[in-house]
Amino acid sequence: MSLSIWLLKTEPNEFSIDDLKAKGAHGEPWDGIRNYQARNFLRDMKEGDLAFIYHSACETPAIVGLATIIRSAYPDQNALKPTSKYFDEKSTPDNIRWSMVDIQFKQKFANPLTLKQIKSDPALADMKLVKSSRLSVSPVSAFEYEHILGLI
DNA sequence: GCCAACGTTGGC
DNA sequence: GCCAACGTTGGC
Repeated sequence: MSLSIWLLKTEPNEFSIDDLKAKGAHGEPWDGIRNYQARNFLRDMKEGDLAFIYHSACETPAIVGLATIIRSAYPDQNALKPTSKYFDEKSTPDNIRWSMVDIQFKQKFANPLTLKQIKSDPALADMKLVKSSRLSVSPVSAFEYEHILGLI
């Protein structure tokens, strides 16, 4: 099975590509996903898969770099912690509804690919990011991956 | 299981 | 800060 490519959205005010880079080889849990479609994509991720990191809700929304999935989906324990902002009252220790993966910094692009550029490129018109900008985890096709790498 | 109300996201 | 899009909730 070949590796898959994904896109992970984050608000740089909360957690940016630079924050991920600072975590180094230890990587970072990609937690707090509380949307079923996004969760299901998380569960499809395999160790070694790659993910574009996208900065949203900021001055220049853009794909800013690449990360590697270093651990496939496991239960998001934050769902059980009442003090966590990711607490989910409907999750129990036997049935945690939400998942997370671990990712590791791979690359920061010298020239981020802005949402404006993405939207103006016919080759990227089918991207989930363009069609439904709210989905925080989405798949990227091999064609889109190669095309984006050719642009940055 | 329908659907209105409500909350959240995120570009602008 | 506005507002469109859309997911979730809950009454019936």
